[in-house]
Amino acid sequence: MKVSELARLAGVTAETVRHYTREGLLHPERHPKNGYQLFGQGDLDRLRFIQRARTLGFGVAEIRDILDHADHGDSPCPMVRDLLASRLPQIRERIRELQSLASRMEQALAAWEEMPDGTPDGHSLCRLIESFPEPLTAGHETGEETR
Amino acid sequence: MKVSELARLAGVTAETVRHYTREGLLHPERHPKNGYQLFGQGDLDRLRFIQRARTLGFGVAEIRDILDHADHGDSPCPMVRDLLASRLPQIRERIRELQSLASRMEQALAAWEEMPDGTPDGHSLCRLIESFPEPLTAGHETGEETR
DNA sequence: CCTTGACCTATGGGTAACCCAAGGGTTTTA
DNA sequence: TAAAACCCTTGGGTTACCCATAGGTCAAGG
Repeated sequence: MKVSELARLAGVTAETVRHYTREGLLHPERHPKNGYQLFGQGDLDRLRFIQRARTLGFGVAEIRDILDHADHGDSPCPMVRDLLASRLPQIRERIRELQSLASRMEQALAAWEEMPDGTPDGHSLCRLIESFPEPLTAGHETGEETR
Repeated sequence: MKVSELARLAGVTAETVRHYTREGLLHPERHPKNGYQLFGQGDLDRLRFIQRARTLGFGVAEIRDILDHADHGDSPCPMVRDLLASRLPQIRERIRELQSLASRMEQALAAWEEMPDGTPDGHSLCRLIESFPEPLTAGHETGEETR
């Protein structure tokens, strides 16, 4: 089958399939005449495996390693378990950060009620934000990323 | 003051200060002789404002808009409130996703105990991942269950 | 005066996982 | 046979920075 058909069967876009191919997760044959990528049933299984791994939080490069191991006849399971185990605490940390963010946002919205909008006067930009505790400008920062 | 001093006072890197300047959040003067960026006390306040806004989940482009409004004498507070209110549900959704991810990871690690590693045999890549429910392909159904 | 080291500048490339547009070839279908 | 539909590759965009490079500037000491 061709790119679009594989994509449709797996519920992703053709671009995603091409992306995985470029990244070495899929190894389609090439039609010798027109250069089209040709996938088989095994590739559909493989793509579904990739999808499951993605929902488990694995990155594309990690999945490539997992698949490479499997392709060489090695069980990737120990690797999978280690990756899972090392990532879980990070996920939990991220959840805590987001919960803290959400509660700060709620606080801000609640504080809104009892605060005038306050046109900026050169000293105040937005009291709503300025009234917030400083982000703790300690010595170092942690990796940031929001959304 | 110069870039590094401002950065140190706010607890960020000099690169971050330059980044905000490039993005139009800070407007330093330039030393006419050597082209160095020169910041004042107001810029430190501004940078701290930016930091607080970032911890509230605002993006750099949004903060630029907020600051631009304030610079024009308009109170950015209504904008801030709207942004906050519209983003909060997204954060909550993200938290739910991550919690779901974490529990899938825990399930996977727990299931590990009662599962052999299973060297791949051409049908199985890693039972640990394969035994997971499909990601619920959003959209239309695709003929599946190809076992 | 001159060198050293710390600091400054601008430019360009990298990150993660794709999405999208452009330009051009191929296959399918009416 | 011609249009519609699909394929290819290349390159640029997304977020909020970080880092490397090459070269200009400044303060201090010998």
